Amino acid sequence: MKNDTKQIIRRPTSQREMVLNSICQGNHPSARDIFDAITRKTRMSFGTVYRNLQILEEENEIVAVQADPKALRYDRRIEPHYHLHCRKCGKVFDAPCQYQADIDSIDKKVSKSSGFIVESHTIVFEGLCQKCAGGKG
Amino acid sequence: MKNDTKQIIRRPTSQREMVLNSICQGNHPSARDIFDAITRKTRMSFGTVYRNLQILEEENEIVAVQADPKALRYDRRIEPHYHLHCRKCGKVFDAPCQYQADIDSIDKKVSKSSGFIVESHTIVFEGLCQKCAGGKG
DNA sequence: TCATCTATTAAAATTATTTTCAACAGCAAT
DNA sequence: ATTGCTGTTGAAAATAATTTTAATAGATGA
Repeated sequence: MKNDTKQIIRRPTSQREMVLNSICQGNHPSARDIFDAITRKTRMSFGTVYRNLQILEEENEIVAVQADPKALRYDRRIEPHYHLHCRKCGKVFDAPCQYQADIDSIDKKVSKSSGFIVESHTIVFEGLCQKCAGGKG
Repeated sequence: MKNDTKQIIRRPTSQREMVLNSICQGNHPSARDIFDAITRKTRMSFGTVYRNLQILEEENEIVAVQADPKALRYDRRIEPHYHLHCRKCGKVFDAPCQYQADIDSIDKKVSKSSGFIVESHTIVFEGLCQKCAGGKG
């Protein structure tokens, strides 16, 4: 078959930059969080937010994090790391990663014993963040 | 404050049983999968499917699995175990669990170094299932 | 049977996300 | 500055998952 891969040349836009900045500033924001933060300052449509999130993900500038059942969250840290999700306030945090090595080897073990080709994995720790644990939990 | 916890006495219903059966038979089905499977045989409304999924979860008969960004999946296996998500066909599989012990200890480590109270964790391995890897990936 | 609950249904309402499309903006070559 | 090309935006519509609501059906017990 023919190579109909039409190379799209992407233009940098101020909107995309705003989305990226918003992710840097926020704490694992959802698309709506990003939209809200930006439209507090200026005008932008939802479609633009989502479209630029996809583009930034494709370009490996950000990653989508599935740690909140309500909505995808976005993270500027693209190197592998894990997340903490507070069941009370719903916030998402980065997990410390000293133990990364403990887990990395597992991909291979799983591949071997399952026949599934493991390319990556995600871990979400559920519980209570420091603030929420402060009360009576 | 007053204890206004009104104990609701739940009645077993044929609809709930059908939902549970459907989960047993399916492969980590979504609410829609369950709805489709059931309504192929008989009549049931979406609300009933979702409501009974919540109830079954409360009663620890099933767990919701967040392994597919599109929709929650449901699993009859309630003991801790991990999942494989195929990025091509989207199916979700149980991971073999011989290495469970490797990981369990991590909850404590994370708690200690993050101040977050870890109650549980989920792991999703991303990649290609055996069938999808068969082709050219 | 009557009164009281709980469950179901169908439909509407919400919420998240994606897609559509006409108008517009950036840029290279006139 | 103007033209033509092409990617981007904004607004709105379209999808999709999930929740809620009002009316009704079923079960249970006095």
